[in-house]
Amino acid sequence: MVTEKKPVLTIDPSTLPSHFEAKNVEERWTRQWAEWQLHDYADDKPREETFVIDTPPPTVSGELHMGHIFSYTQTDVIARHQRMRGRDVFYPMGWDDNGLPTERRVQNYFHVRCDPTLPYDPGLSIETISDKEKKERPPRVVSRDNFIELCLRLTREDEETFKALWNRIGLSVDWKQEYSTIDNLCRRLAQFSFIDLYRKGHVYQVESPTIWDVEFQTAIAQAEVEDRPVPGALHHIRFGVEGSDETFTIATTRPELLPACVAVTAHPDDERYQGLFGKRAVSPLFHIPVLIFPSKLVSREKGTGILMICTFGDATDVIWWREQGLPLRQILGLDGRLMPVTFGTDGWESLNPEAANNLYRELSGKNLNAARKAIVAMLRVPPGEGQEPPLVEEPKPLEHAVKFFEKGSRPLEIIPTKQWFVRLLDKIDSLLEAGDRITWHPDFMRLRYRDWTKNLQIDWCISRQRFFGVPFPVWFPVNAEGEPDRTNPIIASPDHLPVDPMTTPPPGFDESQRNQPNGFAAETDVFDTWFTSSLTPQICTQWQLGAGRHQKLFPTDLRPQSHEIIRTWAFYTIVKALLHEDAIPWKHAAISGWILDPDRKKMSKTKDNATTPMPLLEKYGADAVRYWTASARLGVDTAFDQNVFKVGKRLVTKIFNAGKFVLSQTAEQHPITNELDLIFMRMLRELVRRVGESYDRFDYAAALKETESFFWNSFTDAYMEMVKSRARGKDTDEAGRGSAVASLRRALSIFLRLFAPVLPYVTEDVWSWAFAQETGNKSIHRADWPTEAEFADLAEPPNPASFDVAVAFLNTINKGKATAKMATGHPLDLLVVAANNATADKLKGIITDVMSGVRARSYRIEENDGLGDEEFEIIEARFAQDS
RNA sequence: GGCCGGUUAGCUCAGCCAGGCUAGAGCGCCUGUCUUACAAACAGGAUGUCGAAGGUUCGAUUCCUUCACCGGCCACCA
Repeated sequence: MVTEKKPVLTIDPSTLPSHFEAKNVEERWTRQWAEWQLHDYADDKPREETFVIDTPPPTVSGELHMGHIFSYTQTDVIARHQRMRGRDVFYPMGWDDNGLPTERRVQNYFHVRCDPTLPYDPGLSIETISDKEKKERPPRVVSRDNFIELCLRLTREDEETFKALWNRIGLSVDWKQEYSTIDNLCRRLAQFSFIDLYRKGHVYQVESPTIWDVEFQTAIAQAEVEDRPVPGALHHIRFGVEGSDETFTIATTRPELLPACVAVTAHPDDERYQGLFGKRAVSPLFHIPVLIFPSKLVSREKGTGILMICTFGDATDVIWWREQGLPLRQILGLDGRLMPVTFGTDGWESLNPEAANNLYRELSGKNLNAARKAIVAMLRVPPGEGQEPPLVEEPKPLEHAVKFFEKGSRPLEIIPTKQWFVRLLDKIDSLLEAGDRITWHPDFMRLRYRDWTKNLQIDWCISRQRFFGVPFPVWFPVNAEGEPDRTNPIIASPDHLPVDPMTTPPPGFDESQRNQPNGFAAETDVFDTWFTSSLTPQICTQWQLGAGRHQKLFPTDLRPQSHEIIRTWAFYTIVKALLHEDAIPWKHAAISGWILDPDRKKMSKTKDNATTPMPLLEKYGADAVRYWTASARLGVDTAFDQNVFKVGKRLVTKIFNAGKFVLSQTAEQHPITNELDLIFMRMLRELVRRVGESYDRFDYAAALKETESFFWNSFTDAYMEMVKSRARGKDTDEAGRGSAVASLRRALSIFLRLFAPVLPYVTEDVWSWAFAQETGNKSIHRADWPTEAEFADLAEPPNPASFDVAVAFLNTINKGKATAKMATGHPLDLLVVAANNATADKLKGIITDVMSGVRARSYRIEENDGLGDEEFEIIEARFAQDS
């Protein structure tokens, strides 16, 4: 690595800036880096010297907060290190502008609604209107493509804001590799992905009970479900038995589903209910006769040990429905309201249809909460004179976990609908194995993936009943009766993507045949947004666009992401890589922790405890904020603590000032020969080795900590103090002076480079004063990452351990000065210290520098073997009268 | 219910995988010093039954077991 040296620049100190002005420096270098195209992927190196990052595309509806800054900067530190190691870094940025949040925002902002059946209007002009006008006018109805245009228009503005912030914080992304999940490439690849999976037989459509969100009126996938504790109540309801006076009491939290009751079950060994099995129960109010059967799935301890099965109260109801071939009594509509039904008709058996219909009429059209209240009121009424009401006792309040769509506010329901699925349950072993082929940082995050994968219950539901998203590239033939034949879908050709089947006819058909007998009908569903975002590695590598690029860059090297989306983004990305190419999508997954607010709650926009980054960047500077993010290891949740920003800012100032001092010393090419200089270089070489190893493990936090501590304690506080006067030519010959300056400069150059991934601005600034020209590397961020090879020209010092002795000596004298209430820098006319023979011996070769470090003009060392190693005793310290 | 991570100074965190010098850093606190890189600094000081209890060991913050508390993941949720 040591090549022919270029002339050393001597810097005129008066030309150096007096202060580090973060904002100016940041703006200047951001501009300069862009001009130099410093972060561009060059595609000029073999794969093993290329480093590909599968950057998470942030959702663009809203503001970025500290959590984003945190994780994205951690990735940038890794990217910058890789770049300095000589890798051709592929570091893209995507925008996730596809999905519900954007859809809602665009609807409100432009006051429009989407009708996907409308044809695209290329001349459509939508202007922003005032809130007042929004109230007065109905929303404008636009086609799906026009709607997408509006999404692009609005998200582009957000993206510019995001981009400015990313630049400000110093993300070294290659802006030529920008994509957004709604752009043509992404829609094309998502549709291609579907076609590929369909052809391989991994995709199927089926009408079956599916997790349904009544608020957004769409199916969702298992991965998007979350449990929330909500208050509920256990209702004890008395059922009758057909043809007898017997009764029994079931317990349920969902009395509103009573009209949808299809069976009753208890544990086969439960003695209380032995006599009931095989008989028919009669539900109260609606007098529905239903089978009573035994099932081991029932717990004897819960509730009353006997329960009603409905269409559908929970997932177990679905199991019983399937296994027992129970009837389907769907009372709940897709909008979450009770649909009209007529008891006494086919499938709606009742022993007293008239009574049932009279009661149900009151319920029809009500939402679930209202229906529950109404039913409970009905249950309180005694069925006849002298009879007990079906409600055995007042409902017992309880708090229980209920499933919600993670973006929704109303409980999920299970409703039979027609949906598209990707078959996963038969691939669990392969998926687990793929997860193990990826290196997770930290490793325990792999268990999150394993847990989720092992416990998969349902195939991946990929269809959503929404407008804004990537449409299925699918049509259905319509038969002579005008009914679409869903069993024979027409799949688009991969050569004509992206396609919108709502506005484009399938091959061989004419637009006039849409929804006509013997014509065609379009699939109206769109993909789950994860169906697209699970392709980010393929999007980056432009799969199917140019084979060369994908073949070279896929699988990628690094997927950075946070841990709460392991079961979605990470999981689905692994699914896609496995099913499409039998590959893993990335070699490493770097899982960032969360930012916690002072109450140790996750900082997030929805919780309203998020801090906006701009004021902090203004106050502390980008480097200081980056210092904070780089102080946290991967996978570790971190408290938001402004003290750490302060520390970072202090370090930035220290680097700036140290750089100023070192580069102000008169310099020329000179070998490093002095013993102390060689000792320090030996230590620095050790640091370089360890920091390099940490970075290779993506442990930038350990690297930073170690660099910082060595820089501050050993370099500025000890070494610099000792060589300061020699570097100025005091009490030394030219060889000593030259060695000091050469050593200081080499150390500075190495420290700057070790700090550069974390503190790109201050290091670039100091680098530019002299090293840029000297080394020919105009930017530190393209300079060589320091390695031990840089020290190859240096002789081995005779006494490498004597640095610690020197530091111990400095500490003793400084302590003496502090005790005497004298300034540390106050000179001593005479200093007499005692030390044991071995300790004194270690100082011999560096004694001039050591005495200079404590500003002793003359000195004497007395031998006292009663003292321990590295122990000093001050015999006499004569302070100078001048100062 | 199963699992993962955490519990170290007032605060924020290292150290623990491969056990051993009086257990560390920064912030904060106290004392002193404007010293020609730096007062956005420097020098010095005080502060801990390393969550609890057992065990292994000559020796445990570190390894093992159990427990407690905090956070999370998964499952159950009549």
